[in-house]
Amino acid sequence: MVTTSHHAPDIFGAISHPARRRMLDLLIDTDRSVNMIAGQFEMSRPAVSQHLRILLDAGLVTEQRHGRERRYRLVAARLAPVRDWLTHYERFWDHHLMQLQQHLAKDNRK
Amino acid sequence: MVTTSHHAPDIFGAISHPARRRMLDLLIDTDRSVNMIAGQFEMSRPAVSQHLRILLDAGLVTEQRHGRERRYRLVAARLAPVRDWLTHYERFWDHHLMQLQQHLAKDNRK
DNA sequence: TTGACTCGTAAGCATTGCCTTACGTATATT
DNA sequence: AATATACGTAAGGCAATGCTTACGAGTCAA
Repeated sequence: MVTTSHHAPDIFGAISHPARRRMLDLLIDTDRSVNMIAGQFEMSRPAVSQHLRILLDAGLVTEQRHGRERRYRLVAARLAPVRDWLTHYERFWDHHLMQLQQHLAKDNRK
Repeated sequence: MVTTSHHAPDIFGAISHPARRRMLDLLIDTDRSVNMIAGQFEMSRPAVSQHLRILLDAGLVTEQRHGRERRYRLVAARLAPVRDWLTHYERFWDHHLMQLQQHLAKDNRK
């Protein structure tokens, strides 16, 4: 079973805490159980659970139950609002993405 | 005189509040005084000042005094930590872009 | 110099955030 | 059936956040 949340998806709030960003980072490679994640942090396991709940509410992770474990999986697409917001600022510093944009625009013209 | 802050630069925390993101957005075009910014928000002017202070502490804006005004200027380069963090997730974007490209390619074939 | 304007800061207050420990529930193991 | 494991949730403490109103300092204009 896969559970997603129906709460207010405050993406920016969710990634504002360093621990939660690290948790997302951990999930880049692979799904992980709560204990696997909690092992990387100083805080108590319930605290980790609460952080994961916030990530779940933001839709940044999904939860799937395997026996008595719950494995969390990254939903990177949910970071799109952050990326999209940043694109407003691209022209100030970015040559990379400008080049990419031009590249894609050129591709579309083909 | 240009003032920058010497406090802990919590970029992610600074952009976690919608009002502060909107303030940054307003500064994309041009520098603005506090009143110009406050005019765009429901909250009191001191509240706006406090938000600007947080942006200043994060280094996301600078402040320069012109007569009795203080004009705030965007420092977009300070968003680099956000952009850099997002790059860890780039390969997921690429995957999406590839899907998009495939989707578009399919449309073109129709 | 008097008064208006721009703005930051202080103080107070309600709400939220983040942590802890204690406990409950579901699943697996013996 | 009894116990261990994995995990969420409740409750509570305490700091941080986010707002308000009141006030004060600096600047401009009459």
